[in-house]
Amino acid sequence: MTDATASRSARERLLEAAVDAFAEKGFTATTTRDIASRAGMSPAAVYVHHDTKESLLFTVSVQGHRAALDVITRAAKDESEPAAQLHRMVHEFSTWHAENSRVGRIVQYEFDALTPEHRAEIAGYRRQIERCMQDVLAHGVEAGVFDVEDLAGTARALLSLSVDLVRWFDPHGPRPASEVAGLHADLAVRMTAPRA
Amino acid sequence: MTDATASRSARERLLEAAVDAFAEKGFTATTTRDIASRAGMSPAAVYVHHDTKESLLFTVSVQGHRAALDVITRAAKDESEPAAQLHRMVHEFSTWHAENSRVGRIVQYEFDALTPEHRAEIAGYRRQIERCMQDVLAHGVEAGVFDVEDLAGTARALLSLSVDLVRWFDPHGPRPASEVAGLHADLAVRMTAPRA
DNA sequence: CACGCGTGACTAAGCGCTTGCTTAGCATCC
DNA sequence: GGATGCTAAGCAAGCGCTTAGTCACGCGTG
Repeated sequence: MTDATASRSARERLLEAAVDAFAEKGFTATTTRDIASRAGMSPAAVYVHHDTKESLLFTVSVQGHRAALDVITRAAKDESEPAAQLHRMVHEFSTWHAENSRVGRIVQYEFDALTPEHRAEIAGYRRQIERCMQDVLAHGVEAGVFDVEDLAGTARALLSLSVDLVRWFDPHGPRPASEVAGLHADLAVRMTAPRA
Repeated sequence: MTDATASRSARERLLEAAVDAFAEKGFTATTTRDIASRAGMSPAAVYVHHDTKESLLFTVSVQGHRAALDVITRAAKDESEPAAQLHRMVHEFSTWHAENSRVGRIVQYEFDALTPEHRAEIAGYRRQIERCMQDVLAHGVEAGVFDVEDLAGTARALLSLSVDLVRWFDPHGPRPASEVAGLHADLAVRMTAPRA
């Protein structure tokens, strides 16, 4: 069991160590020696499995964005009525950001540390997430069940609410993720519901 | 005019250079040599006016939080009717964060780079901002013009919307700060208005 | 079965450079 | 003649990453 193939792969262990370190001290303040020692390896071992420190960040960023995109896309598919759809999307998206606030903080705050090529790729994921939210709002307006003047702006605000959780949400705090997610989902519905 | 007392004081010039550098590359990725050269001085000159690199960050952070607290406090005082009060507070608070997104990003994202003592002091400013928002919501509920179940949670969400502007708002983008601020203020009112 | 050999995971040591900050000294002004 | 504001030079420490080499293992061959 102490053997390398039976336990978690070294590459994966290094990724988890990188997430720990990046979340705790930020990308630039994290040393490759720190990552290595968290993974129980020598500094040089990092470079056996990953090209550079930045590529470690990029891998974390891709995985994080794919997971978030997956969560919001599935939520949209699982409902048909616009208000229920929106409620579920915001609920799930907020839950993900609350429960993965460490990864979330890395991908949001260390975006500028990526190379231009990697930044462009990540920007693509972000556009997909935004489009997903805009589409649901548009359908709701078409169906006459949403009252939204500024589609793009409101979509951004709704996502903003969820994403900003990575800044302040504390998994060990008194408020469970489900409670915050529920509040956000309710607020989202109120923000888009027809007015008197 | 090239003389030091006639132009902006060296201490102030260093602070502005620090804001530029921190906003552009983050606190840890910024070197004291970078700050010095942006201010047109030698590396050692930084330490004539500021004790450490961290104290430069702390000064920026205090000034930023004081300005934001001032903006939201004044907005609350300038109106008496709760809905108008809330609208104005969110409008001004969003405007400030959009127009000062560089400073805002520094104070929000580099919070952990402060010493524990400085962190505690900054946390005090944040509590004051939060209390200001909570008080207005509470008064509105008391007066029967707001329908808000989760006071603390809703206050946090409202502030979240504004603060998250520092993450994505681009002063050179197509959307003016006033437009986003107006949208946020409208959404805030809808989030708290009595339901059918 | 024994043996040699290639392969992949890993380490000890270290290279060249940069970091935050200090020191010693100099010009200017009151 | 003592502050004040600044610079040139540099120190100790730490940085990302490389190099050279060790070790355990799988496998084809005699």
